Amino acid sequence: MKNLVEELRWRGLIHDMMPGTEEQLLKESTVTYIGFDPTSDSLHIGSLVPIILLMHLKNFGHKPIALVGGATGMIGDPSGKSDERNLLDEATLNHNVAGIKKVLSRFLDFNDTSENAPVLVNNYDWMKNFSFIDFAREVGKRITVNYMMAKDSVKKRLGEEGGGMSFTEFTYQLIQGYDFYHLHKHYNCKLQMGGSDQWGNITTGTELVRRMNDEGAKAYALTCPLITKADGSKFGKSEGGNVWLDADKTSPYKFYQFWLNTSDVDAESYIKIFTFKTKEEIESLIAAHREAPHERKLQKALAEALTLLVHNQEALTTALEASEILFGKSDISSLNKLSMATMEEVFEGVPCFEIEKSILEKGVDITNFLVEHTGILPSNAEAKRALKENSLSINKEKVGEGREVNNSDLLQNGYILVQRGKKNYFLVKTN
RNA sequence: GGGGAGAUUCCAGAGCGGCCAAAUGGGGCAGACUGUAAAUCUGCUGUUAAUUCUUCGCAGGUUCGAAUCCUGCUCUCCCCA
Repeated sequence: MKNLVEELRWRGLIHDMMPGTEEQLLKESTVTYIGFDPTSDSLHIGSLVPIILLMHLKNFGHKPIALVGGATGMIGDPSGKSDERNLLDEATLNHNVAGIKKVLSRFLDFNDTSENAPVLVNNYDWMKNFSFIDFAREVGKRITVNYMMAKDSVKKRLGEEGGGMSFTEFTYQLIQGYDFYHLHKHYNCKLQMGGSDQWGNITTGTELVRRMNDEGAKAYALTCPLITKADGSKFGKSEGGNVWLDADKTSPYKFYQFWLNTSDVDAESYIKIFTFKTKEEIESLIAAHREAPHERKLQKALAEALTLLVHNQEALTTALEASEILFGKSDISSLNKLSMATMEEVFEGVPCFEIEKSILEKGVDITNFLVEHTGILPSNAEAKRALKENSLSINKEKVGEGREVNNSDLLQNGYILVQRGKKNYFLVKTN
């Protein structure tokens, strides 16, 4: 077997692993699973690392299992959470599970028929008919409360002032641990991977596998570091929201922009983590970037690779075009050259507003235009503030208070392009 | 079952009868500088044309005047058993 661990190591994807994991992966094609929480009906870039891990596994000849936590999602993982979690209802959960399956299918071919074809499972399937009594007898008996309490996720919550933890959440690790046992039994799954916050849950699993099998079966754990940003802020959020792997939720343009805006420091580690480029390619990219950081070669390569991975060539082309128009040295005349079709394509995902033709014919004050007629800004106070800040542009031209908006602002294709600050674009068209 | 603490504007957290649309910090937004980076600096951050109106868990009350006092209600938390 090719050495997967070594590959993951230089990419910075290994946080911790159990002794013997590397040997196991070298010895034979190993069935490995990673779990996904159905807390939403799609996945955001926070789940990209596990997805990429599954892809690496497949590429290195191992068999990846993606587990969607229909059952565990009903309980709520306390890891990394300082508060008791709210329970999701069943309908929401089913909806979410379906959504996540759909997204995962884009990255892994679950219809593949090869020996190490990826598999998609839902732990609800084997947990739903498991009675509490049975669970308590078969699983609960194997693990002591002492063992469970020693986990960081539990200790943290018990030790905290004003915290507390419900029995439900306390049980979580056992349920997840049982998944591992189940997959071990039915798929010969020997390894679980996950984020470093999952270490405790995973080791409960390896422990269960060992204790629930007479002949002392062995199971392994490998975790990857949680993605961080150099400035300490949370990875994966862009202006106001998550960055989703779904074009409906985050347009390819925004997605591309998210990666393009990566800081220099982060870009060097992200390119290793998130792309499949070889070590040599990456090293030369990094060298080139250090040479001329302002060219942003790394960020561009990163954004390009990921837009291709998550979306497709077409989406990338549009994103590139849009970026060029919005951030290149465009002005009114270049905007005017755009056809309506290009405009619509480029601005897909940019908020779009409509305004009555007659209003523009008469002309309207900028404040009313922004607030009352289009809703670009939520209140007059906000609009006034923005105007005072000199942060608003119409068709790439800064505007101030008292400016009138009228027909002459319409571009040839019938749009008005409004900007708040450098990066926030809005389109207004007439109806 | 007993005892105690608390619910404040996006979050954390001051305020404890007028000077409170409410300190401070965080976050967010914008501006300058730049490379659509980082760091830094600056401004803004309920709403209104307005000394307008609506905000301090909910409902009442005291008062010229309440986030601040009283009564009831709801919810949260802690400790003891």
